[in-house]
Amino acid sequence: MTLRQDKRRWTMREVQGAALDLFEARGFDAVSVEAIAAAAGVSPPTVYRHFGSKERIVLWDDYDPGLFAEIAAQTRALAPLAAIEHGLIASLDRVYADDARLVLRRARLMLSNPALLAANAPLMAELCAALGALLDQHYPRLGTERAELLGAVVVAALEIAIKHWIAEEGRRPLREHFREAFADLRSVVLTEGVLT
Amino acid sequence: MTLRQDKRRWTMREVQGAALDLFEARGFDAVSVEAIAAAAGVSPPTVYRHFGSKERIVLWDDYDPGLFAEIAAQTRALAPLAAIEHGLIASLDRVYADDARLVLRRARLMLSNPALLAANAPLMAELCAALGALLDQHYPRLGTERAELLGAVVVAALEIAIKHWIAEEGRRPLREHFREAFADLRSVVLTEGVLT
DNA sequence: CCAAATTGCGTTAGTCACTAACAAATGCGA
DNA sequence: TCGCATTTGTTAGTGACTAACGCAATTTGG
Repeated sequence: MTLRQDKRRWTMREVQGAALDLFEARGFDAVSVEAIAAAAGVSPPTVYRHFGSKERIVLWDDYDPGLFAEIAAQTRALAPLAAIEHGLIASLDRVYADDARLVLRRARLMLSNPALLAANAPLMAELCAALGALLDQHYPRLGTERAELLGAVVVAALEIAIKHWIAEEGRRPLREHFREAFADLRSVVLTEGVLT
Repeated sequence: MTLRQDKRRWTMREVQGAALDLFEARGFDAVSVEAIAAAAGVSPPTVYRHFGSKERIVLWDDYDPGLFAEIAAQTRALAPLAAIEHGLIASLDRVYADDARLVLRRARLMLSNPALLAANAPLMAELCAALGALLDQHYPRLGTERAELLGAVVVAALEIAIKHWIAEEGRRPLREHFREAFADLRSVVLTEGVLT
């Protein structure tokens, strides 16, 4: 809203863009924050003030608010698993329409580097907790612990979907991989008695 | 087996012990690797040669071989979810009998520090992959993708169990928390149609 | 039991991620 | 337009981590 916040967002996108270019060209470990700052026309401490760490330059985005709104909108009409599945897919579609290429680049980098994978863990843990809290709030009959577990399972499915999406270079949209992961999840638990 | 390997293990336990003492006293971030090395009577590069990073001094253990053997032993008689559940619980029991206190200290530290939580992610990803491969091998009818997903779900349940275990200071054994997480997982998927 | 090849350790020196402190500049409210 | 708050760049410093090298210990083959 204010000019300051707009500038901040603009600078962050600028730095992220410059960093992605450099990382893809030379590799994450071979690019110093100093080089990124120089390429983006800012000073190193400014990069840290915005992102906190080198890894978070890649991992940063602002999709979460839309995601939570989308899921909350589905909770009135659907059961927990279905609500979270449909809400997440709707959110994925919007992100896909806007920034598909950007998300692909970031995800590919993340899966190719252990340091980035590691730095992503606290963010995923946060997402798990937020999803769990949202479910607990909208489905009181579910119970806090089951809500927490459901959040974790959904995030695990999302991570696997992203992995498969990257593995085939994003040829099919991410939502399809996620839908498959969810179908697999249901069938695996439901057919448990049938096998062996 | 050889004297060298024995010495290596002994030194690693020594360094880990000294490090845990220091971390619990002053906090993970306030203890330098130099101080740990001095307390354990080795040089800093030796610490890195053994553990690779400061975080892995806390995260290192050698429980995985036992875990995989235990799960593989269950796959002939049980369905996938049940086999992995019982195998993991059996393995948990053995670890519990030997090193309950040590595991508790390490887990408490890990959950209290973002850097440790982050460094744990690649290890969990590796565990997911190994579990998935094991399931894929023993249950060909399951399919590679469902095996992979199952591994991820189990690890997510394990992480939640550890979290609850630490939250109540290890009063009830870890296996009980894990059993509850698994029961919740089944009930959440099975009762999906009933709620709202 | 002893040389020779292998392997691991300590010392040194260096790179780079990250932070604190301060001074200058820029957007904000009156 | 004028003080006020926030942001930025500069500087200096800490500490995680690695490469290189000489030395000591272990293993292997005789």
